[in-house]
Amino acid sequence: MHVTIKHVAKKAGVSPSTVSRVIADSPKISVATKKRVFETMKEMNYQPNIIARSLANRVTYTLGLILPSKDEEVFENPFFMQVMRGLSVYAKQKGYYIMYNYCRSEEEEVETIRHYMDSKWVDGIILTSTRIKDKSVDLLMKRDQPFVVIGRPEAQRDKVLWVDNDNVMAMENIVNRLIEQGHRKIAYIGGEQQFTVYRHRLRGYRQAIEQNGIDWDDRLVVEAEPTEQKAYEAMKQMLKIINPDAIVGTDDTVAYGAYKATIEAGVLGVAFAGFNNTPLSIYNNPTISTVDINAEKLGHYAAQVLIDQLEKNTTMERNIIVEANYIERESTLDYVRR
Amino acid sequence: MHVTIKHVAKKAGVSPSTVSRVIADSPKISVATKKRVFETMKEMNYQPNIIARSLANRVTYTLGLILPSKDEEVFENPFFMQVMRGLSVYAKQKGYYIMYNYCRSEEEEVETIRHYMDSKWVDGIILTSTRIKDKSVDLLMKRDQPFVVIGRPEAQRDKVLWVDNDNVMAMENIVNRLIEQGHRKIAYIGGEQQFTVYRHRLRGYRQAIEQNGIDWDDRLVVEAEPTEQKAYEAMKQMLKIINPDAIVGTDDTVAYGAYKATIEAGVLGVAFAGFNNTPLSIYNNPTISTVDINAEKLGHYAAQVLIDQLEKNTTMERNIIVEANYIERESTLDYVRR
DNA sequence: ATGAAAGCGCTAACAA
DNA sequence: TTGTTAGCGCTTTCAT
Repeated sequence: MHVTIKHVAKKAGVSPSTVSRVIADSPKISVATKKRVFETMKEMNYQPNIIARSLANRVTYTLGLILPSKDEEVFENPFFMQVMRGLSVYAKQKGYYIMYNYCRSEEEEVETIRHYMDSKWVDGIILTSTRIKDKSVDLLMKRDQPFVVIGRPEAQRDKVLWVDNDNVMAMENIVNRLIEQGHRKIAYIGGEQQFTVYRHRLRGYRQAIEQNGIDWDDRLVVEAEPTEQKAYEAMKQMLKIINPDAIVGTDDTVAYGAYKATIEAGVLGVAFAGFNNTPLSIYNNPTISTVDINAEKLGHYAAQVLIDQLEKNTTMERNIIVEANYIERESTLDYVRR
Repeated sequence: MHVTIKHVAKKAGVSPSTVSRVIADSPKISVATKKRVFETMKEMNYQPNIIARSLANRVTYTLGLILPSKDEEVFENPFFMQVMRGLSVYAKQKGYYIMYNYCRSEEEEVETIRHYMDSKWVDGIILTSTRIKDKSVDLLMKRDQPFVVIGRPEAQRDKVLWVDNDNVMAMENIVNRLIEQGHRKIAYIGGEQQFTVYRHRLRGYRQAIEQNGIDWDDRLVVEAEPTEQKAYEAMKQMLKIINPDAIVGTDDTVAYGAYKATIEAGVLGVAFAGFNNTPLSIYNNPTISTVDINAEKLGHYAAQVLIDQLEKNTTMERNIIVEANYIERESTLDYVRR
């Protein structure tokens, strides 16, 4: 039979509530009994039943992680894996568990969240991507559910917990650097602006262009689904009307896809840079300049911010900006243009 | 206040137990009351509290997923992500949840498993890799905990639930094909044999070599940590004593690492093939021939086999072999050797 | 076919 | 400092 708090109590010659207090390390228990109870717990190899504790506490020590289910994004990009590890390591250290769910659409996302909340399964929820007008965020806000966003919600930003890079600045830095290197016709290939992350990166691009007094050229800007294939096609179109001398993409695969189109078109020496420091960027020939967004840290801090809130640790910050590092490799250095 | 079974009962004019029976779809409830209760449930937007149900049932509808925490493996290789999605999709459909945990070592793995069992958090456990002498497997067996292995335990194979590829045959096929293509000095670069998967792949290599009447040559076989770097170093060593005309690696990065060493050494025209159909294999130049092990299916079936056992659905099989497909690309076709 | 009541294992308010 | 007792929300005998 499974050993419960009652068995321990009986054997230690105390009441169940005393045992419970010992577990909670209540300060009102004498050191003597504490010691005795602990010993019997060891002897009997007692482990608290988390489910029972959760029911009594109305707390589960479990966080729900919402993952998007786009093949390319999730599989080719280590981003999510890194985030998951960051979350896991911190959560474990704090005694929390993480459940994950893939959601194919915004509807499924909302449904999953609703289910988590109604069934009282999780104490808090982690969102790994966010749109400008995000139904999940709205729902969570309305129901007053603790949650954290990896990325940055556009609306009610001050009321929401979030952890993000400074994507505006990250992109601005790349473009500034490219300009410094002599480029003037820099193509931007990015995801759709409904996603905050892409909106920010485009903003960074725009700011760099403007700050450097370069004329804005719509023909150099493409917003599409951020996959290699789409980027490739987009660049093919672009080349019919204008030849860029550099490319920035919101992911390594995107940058590379676009670059491939320039090669095929015989437009040589185009510099290109991406985001996410994917394996592609290391293994590709030329190696790809890219921004490491420190996904594992994003996960780590997301867990931290959320757990702090759950435990009413109000001293902690509600938002964290994780640094992003631009890694220059061959694709923007001389190698590629000789 | 949160709506419970009691509220529904009162509003529907029945007892809590009746509501409970309606939820469980008990056959001894009249159709009329069933309908009425269902309606009130909708009206009140009632959702069962999973924790309470779990406590009463002594069942959590949750599976624990154990992940290794080696950087290279977990991040550069979409294997785990794909497995996770396969698991998630099937589990969700069956009403199960999945918790995941990264474990840095076999000890941490054992500790995590023990914790899951003792605290009664999960109904079943999923292992994503397995050694020849696996402490986790031993523990789970001893405690009679339901679990499934992705991969194949060496010991007590008939008593354990597992889902795996036929790694012997997969490797045998590659090597046979390379031999058919005229290669005779085929280097094998693989992980250590303490992991079942690598033991099997080496066996497949050996069988193909022997079947084709090729003399066994120890100098062509390397077992090391399966990373690009180690493979690169290993090949550098090998080239001092023998030049292979083809390379098989137990992962794309491994095959590529070894190949890189041949290029640097000026040994040209070496064919190479890997495993896992990673992004690297598609983006690399040349593209890499590789085995797609259908990781998402592995996950899917693992969940299925485990849940079947949990629900005592004894009609289902206890082990499943998922097909592995060899994808020939440039690295073993003429392109690379011209 | 339905209800009353006990219990899953733990916590916490109230007493002592 | 410790014990008693009444829940947490749901399931499940045992009656009726």
